[in-house]
Amino acid sequence: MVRWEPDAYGRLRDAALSLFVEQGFEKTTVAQIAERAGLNRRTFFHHFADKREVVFAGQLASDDLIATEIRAQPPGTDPLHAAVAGLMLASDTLYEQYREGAIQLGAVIAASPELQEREMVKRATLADTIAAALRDRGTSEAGATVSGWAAVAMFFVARNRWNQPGNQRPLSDLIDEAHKEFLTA
Amino acid sequence: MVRWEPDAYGRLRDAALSLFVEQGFEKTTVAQIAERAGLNRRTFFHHFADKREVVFAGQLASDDLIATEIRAQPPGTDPLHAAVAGLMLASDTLYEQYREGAIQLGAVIAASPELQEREMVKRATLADTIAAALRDRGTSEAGATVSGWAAVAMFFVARNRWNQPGNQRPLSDLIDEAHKEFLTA
DNA sequence: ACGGTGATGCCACTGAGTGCAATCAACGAC
DNA sequence: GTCGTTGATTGCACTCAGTGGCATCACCGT
Repeated sequence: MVRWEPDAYGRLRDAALSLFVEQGFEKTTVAQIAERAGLNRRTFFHHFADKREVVFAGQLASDDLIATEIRAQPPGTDPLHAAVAGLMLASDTLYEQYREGAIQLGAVIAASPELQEREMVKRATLADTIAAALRDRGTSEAGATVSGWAAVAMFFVARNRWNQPGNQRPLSDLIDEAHKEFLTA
Repeated sequence: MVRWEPDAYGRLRDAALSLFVEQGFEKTTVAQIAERAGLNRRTFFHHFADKREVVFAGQLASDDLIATEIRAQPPGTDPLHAAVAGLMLASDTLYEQYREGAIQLGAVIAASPELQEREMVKRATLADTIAAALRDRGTSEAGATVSGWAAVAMFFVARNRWNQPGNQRPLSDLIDEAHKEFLTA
């Protein structure tokens, strides 16, 4: 006999996300999340550093893949192109199948200043990760940082368009489009 | 006879900043801030939306000046150059005299994840403001957004260098340098 | 059998942020 | 000059996030 139902982490995440979709982030308390997951309030904080983190669970893994793709770009490619190419490759692998969920999550985040704040931190982390990968390819400090942020900006411009109702185009297309729009701006 | 000592806002801001420098942000409570300012805890929240906001008091005004400078750039200038030029002009006016304070504040922010989180929101606001100014000059949606973020990245790369102990160069020089580093990267 | 490990649970506590009503100087209307 | 209004401040009570410490107890290796 098992002492506990398995996958407390997953149950907490699912409970949290469904409550956030139903009631919004701010109106949901950690106590409610724990109750729906059949767990103690304290247990929530054993698995997630805070109430906001559950929304972004599992983002760090994709950052790693993006960095790997960037490092694998042919030497001599200029930094911005390398970063964009890495984002495009990773986005095909990671995002394409999640559009439904991404739209729902996007709506939850858009409705909560607190979550937008945390999202900015995640963007900064991604920008730093990209910048580190670019520096490994020999890009200067400032060049890498600025390219990292520019690439992140393109990525999120593209992700917004990808999330629009009715969009059929793959995310990587839209990243490429944002890149071209920037270069010719 | 005055009912209250004047400038509650300023007293709260000064009390807060001095306590943050002395003890760090997390170890300072709003009650302590109010006490040092000779005011009630509740009054703090009438002047600042939350404990973090006091650190960034008065940033919005500089955002406006930056946007104005960008809109005043000669038509035909490409967006990134216009944004950088606007930042350089505004930084001469706004930042040059505050280096001491900026260094202290920078240390407070660097020591607190909560404040870094809020700082990212402020950067996002600045990026949006710049992007809006660029759109007014006819730049495309994506081009303006990406240029806005790239300009903000340059600005903060430059501000970091400007904050380094021993730096003598004006902020606008360092912005220009970051810009050139990006273009030749 | 047994001691260690780690996930879970319980309790009490601090501190941020909020809603609401009360106070009372200053000020303008008349 | 009186009076009603305004607005900054106060006090209180409340919810809820997040933390620290300790107890519990299946499971696992020895």
